Amino acid sequence: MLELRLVQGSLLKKVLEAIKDLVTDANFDCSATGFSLQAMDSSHVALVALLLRSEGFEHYRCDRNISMGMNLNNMSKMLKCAGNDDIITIKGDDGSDTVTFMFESPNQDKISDFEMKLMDIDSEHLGIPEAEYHAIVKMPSSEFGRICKDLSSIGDTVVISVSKEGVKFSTRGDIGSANIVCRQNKTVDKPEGATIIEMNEPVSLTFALRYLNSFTKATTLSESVTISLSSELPVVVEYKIADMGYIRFYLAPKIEDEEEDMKS
Amino acid sequence: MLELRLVQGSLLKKVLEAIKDLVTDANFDCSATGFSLQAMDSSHVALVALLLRSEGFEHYRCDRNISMGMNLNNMSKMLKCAGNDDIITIKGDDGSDTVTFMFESPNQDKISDFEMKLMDIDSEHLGIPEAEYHAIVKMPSSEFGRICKDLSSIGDTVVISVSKEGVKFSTRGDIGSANIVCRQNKTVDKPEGATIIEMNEPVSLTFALRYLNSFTKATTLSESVTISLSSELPVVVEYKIADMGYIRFYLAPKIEDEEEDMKS
DNA sequence: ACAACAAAAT
DNA sequence: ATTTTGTTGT
Repeated sequence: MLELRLVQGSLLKKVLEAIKDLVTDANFDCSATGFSLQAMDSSHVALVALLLRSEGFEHYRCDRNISMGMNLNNMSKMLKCAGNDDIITIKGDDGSDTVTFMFESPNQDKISDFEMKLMDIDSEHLGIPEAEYHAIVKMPSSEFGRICKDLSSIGDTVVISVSKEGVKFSTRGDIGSANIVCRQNKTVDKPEGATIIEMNEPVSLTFALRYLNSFTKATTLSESVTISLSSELPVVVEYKIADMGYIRFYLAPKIEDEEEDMKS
Repeated sequence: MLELRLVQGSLLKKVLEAIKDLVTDANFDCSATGFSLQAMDSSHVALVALLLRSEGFEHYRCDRNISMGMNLNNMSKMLKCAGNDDIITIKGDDGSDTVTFMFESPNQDKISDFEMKLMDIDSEHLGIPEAEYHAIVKMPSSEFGRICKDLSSIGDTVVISVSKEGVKFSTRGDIGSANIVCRQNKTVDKPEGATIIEMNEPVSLTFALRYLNSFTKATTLSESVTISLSSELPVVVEYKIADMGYIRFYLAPKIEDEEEDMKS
């Protein structure tokens, strides 16, 4: 028996908008801790980890750990039928091969329930090691989104370099090249608008912009994004979900060999 | 000689937007009563009935009853050339095979006239019998539109059931099933936002969502919609046009045979 | 002002 | 069927 009542239903709608383009099918894992998901993207290059802690739900009942395989496109279709101000309740019965999404309009005049078939999904639940990062950049999520979008009109990959100067995003393509430098800036009025760089060691890594642009679909979930970088390690792009948890995206850096360096 | 001057020209523009996807050609009938139209959709499944009463026009001259066959797509193209605040005058001469639409901008700075060829259309003018309905639901037109749109992302048909509880819209498709229940609700501030259910007898009928979604193109014409249901009778979906008349859409229910019932 | 959605044109 | 344009909501 599973019953998770989320007052701010728009959060779940946004979460699905953020990941459904990256991952087609995934297992949602439900435990006393919360409602979580971990999945590779279809080309097995990027990894998404979602956590919605039980404390963030108005009502959270999960009698036993359960893993529910869902087609995220279909789930997203159903959640699109919820109003942005609706309360969403996720319901599951033990042994059932369906999940029910219930939507309640704010004034309780309209109650909808959508039943979706579950699917069996082989999930290789990867343990993600906690790592020390050479540099952690926190910046407005909208700014990061804009940079990824802008650079992808010039090139396919971005070099993210963190130094004392700030964080630099560089790309190069047929029509030219571009560098965007963001300096640390704590002096903004609201803390969410700040750009904060914690650097233990300079780091410079190359990533495919295609994936970063997918990650920025989560921009609506949080005003700020945290980018954690270490050489040889996947970058972590994290969007905090207010009072509930996070979405984290992991992406391995491209290893540029000498030849490619020389071409560029 | 025909001369109909409509101050709120946007009404006519909206009317055409509402019906031109359903009906390609139709006869507009003009009499002392008003300007009206009755036509089947191209697949002869749905019926549209429009009435704009003569009293709603600023000036209404119609010397003798006349029926003018128009291609609604072409008529719509011409009306798109009228500004939303323009005054529209429809002019016809006896024996002429054209109709003229005249548009006057609010400040009289711009006067346009568009002449359109008429066409001969066989019209089987059906008598629509007045019927007693088992249930009449009045609800915000936007909400009805949203429900039809949402459900059509799940299934092709909707079962509309009225009971004391309220009105329920249900569908079923490959990815799952859905039920949306709207309760009666007279306690909203503005009367147009209310959901009012008059029920003599419970009723449950199945309709093709495709047509209902066409009907909801009329949502812009009225804040509320009235849905009249009786078993075995076509549903009537009516949008009142302020001070002038209405658009009514008729759609026969699907008769679910045993076989289909068993499949679902 | 931007992005998502729906309508129209090719 | 696909691309472009206009409209709506955030």
